[in-house]
Amino acid sequence: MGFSSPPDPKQFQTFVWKIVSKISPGKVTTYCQIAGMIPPPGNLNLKEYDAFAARWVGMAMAHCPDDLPWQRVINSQGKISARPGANRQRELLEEEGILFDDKGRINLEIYGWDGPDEEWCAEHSLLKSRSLSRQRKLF
DNA sequence: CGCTTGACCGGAA
DNA sequence: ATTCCGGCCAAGC
Repeated sequence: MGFSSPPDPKQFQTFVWKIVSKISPGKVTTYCQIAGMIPPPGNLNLKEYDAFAARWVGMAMAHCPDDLPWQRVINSQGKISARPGANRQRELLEEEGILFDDKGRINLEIYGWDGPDEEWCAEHSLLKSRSLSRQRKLF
């Protein structure tokens, strides 16, 4: 049961980067949360989309321009994902005043980003927020 | 072309 | 609490 027609990677990447550019200083968001703001392509149902969208966000972040606050994207466990430059990512977040617990986790209740305002979302054809059907319950 | 690897997630064990 | 595993995509080599 694959995807009869995967989303246009370029368009998806553009959505991801646009959202990342709006993340507030001192806050973080997750791959999941970003995926939930992007409307699933019409040929995919929600379940199909949710199963892979977070990974697509990760792939888009691999090519993220340096002038965006890429360090503010972490995984759904509240941790920095294994990736080249992970140490630098933690440094940047600590410089923004974000605290990590002894297991390297960020408390999303405190530092989680609320997303862009609704007006901006509407202008850019994005959803304010949607919990993925596979979203993990945190804390 | 065919393989291999991967900035993920959630459920099962 | 932790580790393991299926998902079966997309990019890179």
